[in-house]
Amino acid sequence: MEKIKLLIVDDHRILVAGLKKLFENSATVQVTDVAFSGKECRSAIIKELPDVILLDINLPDASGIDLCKEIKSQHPEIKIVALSSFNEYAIVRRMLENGASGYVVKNAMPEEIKMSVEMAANNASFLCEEIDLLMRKRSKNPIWLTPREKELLKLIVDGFTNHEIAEKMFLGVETINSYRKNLLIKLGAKNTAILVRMALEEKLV
Amino acid sequence: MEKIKLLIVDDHRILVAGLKKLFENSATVQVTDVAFSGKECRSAIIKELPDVILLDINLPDASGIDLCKEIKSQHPEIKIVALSSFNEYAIVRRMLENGASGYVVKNAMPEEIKMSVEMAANNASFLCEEIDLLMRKRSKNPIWLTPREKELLKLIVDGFTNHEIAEKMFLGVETINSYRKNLLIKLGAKNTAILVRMALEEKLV
DNA sequence: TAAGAATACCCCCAAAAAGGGGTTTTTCAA
DNA sequence: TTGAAAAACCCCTTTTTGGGGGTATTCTTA
Repeated sequence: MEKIKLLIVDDHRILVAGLKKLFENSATVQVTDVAFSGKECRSAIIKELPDVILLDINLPDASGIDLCKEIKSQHPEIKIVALSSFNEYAIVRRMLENGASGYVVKNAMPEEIKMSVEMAANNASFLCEEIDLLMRKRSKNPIWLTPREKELLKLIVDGFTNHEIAEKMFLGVETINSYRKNLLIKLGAKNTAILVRMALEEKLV
Repeated sequence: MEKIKLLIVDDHRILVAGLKKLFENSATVQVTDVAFSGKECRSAIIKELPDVILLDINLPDASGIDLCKEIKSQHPEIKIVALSSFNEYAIVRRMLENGASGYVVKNAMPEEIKMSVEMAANNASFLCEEIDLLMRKRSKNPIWLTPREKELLKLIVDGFTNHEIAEKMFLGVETINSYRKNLLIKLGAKNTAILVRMALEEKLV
């Protein structure tokens, strides 16, 4: 049986070196090429069609999420394992929606990374422990907002300021302030932009 | 032939009075009821099923956009004409998506309002001139962002602050600031929340 | 070659949001 | 009936954003 042809795509040279080392003596996987950017990744695919790609999500010249979609649409037979330092639900979900076979955080155990590549090559999907946990937790505990919080979120998404919202809801501005800060914590959002994105993407409104 | 049964829903009493007056001597339309809130609107529908509803988008207790969807799902046979002071593309689009038959701005010509009700009753759709123009313009000139602006918008949607974006793009914070303000003007967005919503809804990123 | 975009930069300042602490009242279910 | 959760409110501070002005290159295209 032939070895799995693996293409590594990541702009962190050190990490790439570590990954190459990891597969150096592998009986099943062979690193055929590495790429440090989206552009290089595309060339590498043309040069030699890999079975699996370990794809970083944060490339200097492209979003891994988009790149994944692009690759899968052109070469559905290539399996993609996302490699990322983020453990954000929305990002994982979008990667999987775009056809990724696996998702591994960069500080995962080496065994997990090996495993993910082999599972992907065998048409299985794999999430590293941390991500697996995250996804399970989320699917068991879908975000639950109180009616008042939903109301507020909707108005935020509609672009109203705290002041305007306070008027609309017949509440004090300070109250809106508290609710808003609470929403950020509850949804794990850093700011309004993420809040709006989550509200729309997860149809909370 | 029976007259078209019209329900007027708007919290501005004066405007409602004006609308009632407008249809007073109409041979084809009869105002069967008026409502000043979403709640009253629901009751009015139950009391007497109208053929057409002239529905204000900004009600004190409900969003006209949601109310429209709600009414259409419960009574698909009722035609809804949106009445609004906004001439925002996104709002119009969402109203139409939610089943509205027409969209008239409040300062439209009386003839246009009459027309919209009659057209709606006859299963046709109607947009007042101003809105019609807006929609045509938009469909001919889809929003065009420069590569740099797209890049920035993407990072805003990803929740980065100006400071973080400046670092990522190797630019000064003031530059990002200018770009950002430009984006708001270009897209006609009031703030980050609307910006993010437009970016996602219109797939600008 | 001159006008027009696009790109990148700068200032001041006000408004809004975010981060951190709280308190009180109401509501609802165990 | 007593807690816990939800709802409403308050203060202080810093950071971020938005609103208003600009300027200087480069690049493109009429």
